[in-house]
Amino acid sequence: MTIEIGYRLADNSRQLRRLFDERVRSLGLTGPQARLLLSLERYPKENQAFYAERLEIEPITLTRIVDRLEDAGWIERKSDPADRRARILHLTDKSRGIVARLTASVDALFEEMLEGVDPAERVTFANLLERIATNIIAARQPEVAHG
Amino acid sequence: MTIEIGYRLADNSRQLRRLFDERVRSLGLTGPQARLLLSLERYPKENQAFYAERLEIEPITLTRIVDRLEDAGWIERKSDPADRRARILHLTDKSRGIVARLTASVDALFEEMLEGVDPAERVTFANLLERIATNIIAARQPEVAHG
DNA sequence: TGAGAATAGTAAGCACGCTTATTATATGCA
DNA sequence: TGCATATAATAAGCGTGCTTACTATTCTCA
Repeated sequence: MTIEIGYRLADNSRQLRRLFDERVRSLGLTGPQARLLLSLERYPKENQAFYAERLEIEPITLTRIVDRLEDAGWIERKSDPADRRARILHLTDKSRGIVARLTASVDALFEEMLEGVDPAERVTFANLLERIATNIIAARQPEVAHG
Repeated sequence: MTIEIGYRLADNSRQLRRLFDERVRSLGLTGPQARLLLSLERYPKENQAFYAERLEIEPITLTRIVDRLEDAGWIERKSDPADRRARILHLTDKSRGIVARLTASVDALFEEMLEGVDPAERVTFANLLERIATNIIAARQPEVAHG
């Protein structure tokens, strides 16, 4: 039983990610690109390190997503007057239109995912996911101080 | 609420995958390589198309995982006497020892993940995951016949 | 039987994730 | 103040995922 739950959980999220990727593809974006644009809408004008942290990817991974989005005119890097190492990310006129469509797409997707799951069940499910997340994070902690 | 569940689900599975990848790395394997070895243990001596289907990856993606595993001596390709297009995959002496360790690792990992979740809750959770999987698969179906 | 469709495997080329390493700048503490 | 440490961004290089396209072989059915 335990094993099946593990596989099923891993499987659900892979399928969910694929579904998201497929849908944003019609807008000319990859999944990670769309996730960055959504993050940029919600938390505007932060530096790259901030978004890497938000998206839980390494800074170098973010750098290259930003490269492509900037090349395609979706976002702009501007230097931070307060820190000459940093680059602040901005949405462009081109991207401002698409973010609403992305948001709607995500909402619809998650609603389809939970179709037929009533509110009480959703609460139960959210609760279980939360506890499992805590367990996973605990399991990932490397050996902590022991002397 | 719906949105948070969606993000949480996506997040849990990403973290779970990372945890698995980290653990098998100490055995000298990547996550996908370990998954293929486990699949090869459970369903031995099938052709590459079979394993691509099992792992839900494209045949070309499997080809390259197989390339590396074969180079490293973990598996062998042998031609199928019944179909000259096909290649049957075999574990080698080198890999036979590791599969038990992988299996134990996966078991432990899933058990840690579900720590503190009692049997009744596990049933509930498995059930919800199942229904959500069905919804996701339905949402991914491309336009079906309509004439 | 023989032509077209399907299947098995692979190549090329791209995006994204990682680890490891480098440069530039900022911070902190003796 | 100045030296060590930390932080921001990027580069190089690899593995895994994809799409598209190709060859070889097998299957199907007219």
